[in-house]
Amino acid sequence: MLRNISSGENGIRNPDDGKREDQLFVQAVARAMQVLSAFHRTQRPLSLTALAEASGVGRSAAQRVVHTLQTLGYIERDEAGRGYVPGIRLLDHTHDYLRLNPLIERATPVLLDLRRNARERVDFSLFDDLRMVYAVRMQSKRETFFATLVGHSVPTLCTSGGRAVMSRLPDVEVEDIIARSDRRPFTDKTITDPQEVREKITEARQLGYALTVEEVLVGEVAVGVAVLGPNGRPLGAIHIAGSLSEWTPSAFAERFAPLASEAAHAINRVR
Amino acid sequence: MLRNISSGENGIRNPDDGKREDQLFVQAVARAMQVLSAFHRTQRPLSLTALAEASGVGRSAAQRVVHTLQTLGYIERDEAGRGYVPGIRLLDHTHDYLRLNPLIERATPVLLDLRRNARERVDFSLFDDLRMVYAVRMQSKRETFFATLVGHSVPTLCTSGGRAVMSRLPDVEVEDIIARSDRRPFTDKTITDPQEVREKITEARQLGYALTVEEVLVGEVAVGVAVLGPNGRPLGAIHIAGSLSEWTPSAFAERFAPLASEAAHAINRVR
DNA sequence: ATAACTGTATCGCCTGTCGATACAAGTCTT
DNA sequence: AAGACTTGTATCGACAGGCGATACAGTTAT
Repeated sequence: MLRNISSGENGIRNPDDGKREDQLFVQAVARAMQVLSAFHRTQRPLSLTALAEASGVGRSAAQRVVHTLQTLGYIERDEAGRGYVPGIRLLDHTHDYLRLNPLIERATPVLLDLRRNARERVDFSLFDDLRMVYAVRMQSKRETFFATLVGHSVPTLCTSGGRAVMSRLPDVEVEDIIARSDRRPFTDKTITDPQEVREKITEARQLGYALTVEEVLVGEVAVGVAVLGPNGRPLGAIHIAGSLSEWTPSAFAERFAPLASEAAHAINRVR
Repeated sequence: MLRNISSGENGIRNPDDGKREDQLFVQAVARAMQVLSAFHRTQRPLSLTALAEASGVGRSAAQRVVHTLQTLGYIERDEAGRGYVPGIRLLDHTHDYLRLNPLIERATPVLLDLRRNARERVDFSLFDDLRMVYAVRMQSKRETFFATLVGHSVPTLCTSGGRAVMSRLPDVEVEDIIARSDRRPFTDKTITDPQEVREKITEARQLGYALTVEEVLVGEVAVGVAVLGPNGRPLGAIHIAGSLSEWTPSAFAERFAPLASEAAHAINRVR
């Protein structure tokens, strides 16, 4: 059975989990963000009460928080007035995040060039433990809607970018990621078996890039190359993704892996 | 003198202003977001104390808030360990915002087609009172870094998208926006004089699109068309922007205004 | 009609925040 | 190498303010 990656159920452990080991550490701020995070698991506007129980917070608390967040612009009423949705004010912080991330600053022009040369979908994602978060997206062709949004995240375990990142991590960390990752497959091609993943990573270490075929989306082939920080630690990855209707996996890799590697190298901070 | 639009000082009233008329309404949540908002006005990582005074909050409070936000992933230490920067967790909320905004869902595929046809920079921005916030950006050519980020905002008053939006608003609202807008010019071509702005809006009403020439960036020409909600109220705008080194303003408008209008029409909810 | 929702309002108890203050560790001067 | 700055961290008590409980008004569904 295929998992729907457009839904909140994308197999990535929810970012909220495990953050609050001790229930005693619950504060107002945490509560508020908890409420905002309730939207992660929905496809539609949420009512106040829905918001409350989705975030595991009492009605009264939710009411207070929602009211505050609303006046601040972090939550808005739905267009149709049927419920609440995240507010536009959130995009201000998005902008701050992107602006202040030196990696993204350096990556953007490189990615533009890359996309022009590659003429396929080019993405840049950031390594965040078990998931890779899309920070810059540049698509050439028509794509599904959800695939095109900044902030979308996919598991490190079974994506080209994630594998590329893991290929640059020491074994202990790789094992740690494998152990903690959700193993539910997206497609019947998704590789989640620990031993198979290890082999793919070894392969990526030899090649300098990772190749995935239909592991997340049926019909999709992708190459990923890690982008490194000053200390050699992988911070993110460049992906190029194409369609199996146009490419064989090996032809795709042969054509695009060098381009992606070159681009990644241009971003890497050498020092 | 030109204003630097890449900085936080882009002439838009800060979103924080006026939200908290009464100082008594200060709560923990508001305080936290206030601290996060301190990044709006900086170009570099902030130290704890800098964060405190930039957000007008006591050291102790900032300490508490930063600690909380950090454990939640909304604030991170800088790569170099020199200070704090916004955290990747913010992108989760970005994703939620974009996902749950029906306008963006409908706009994305249209914009992709539009960019392929236009071969110029295509943007979609949302109307948020005095400012237009870029929500989807699709550039064809190399651009400056800051111009390419989601969440970037520009004044409604002097941008093609903003003018297009205002041309669909009743006069009272237009006057209100003009009155409250910051009038500092970006370039020496920026039109901020109320009477001139009114004329430009009248023009936009007749043409069905707004044309701006070098009002924000020197050498840039842009057409904007409003996108309307079910009740006919403008919710955002499509922009196409090009370079004066390649186009005369009239040629640019003649070529792209129809494309932009067509795209906007495809997005408009008719009902 | 009734029922099941919405969002809103009020009102104490007690929790969790904030100010003050002190300290440890690191960085730039001298 | 010692001083004069930073930086982040820790503790603690007073009191603002968040939260639970509860009630109510306005919509939509049955």
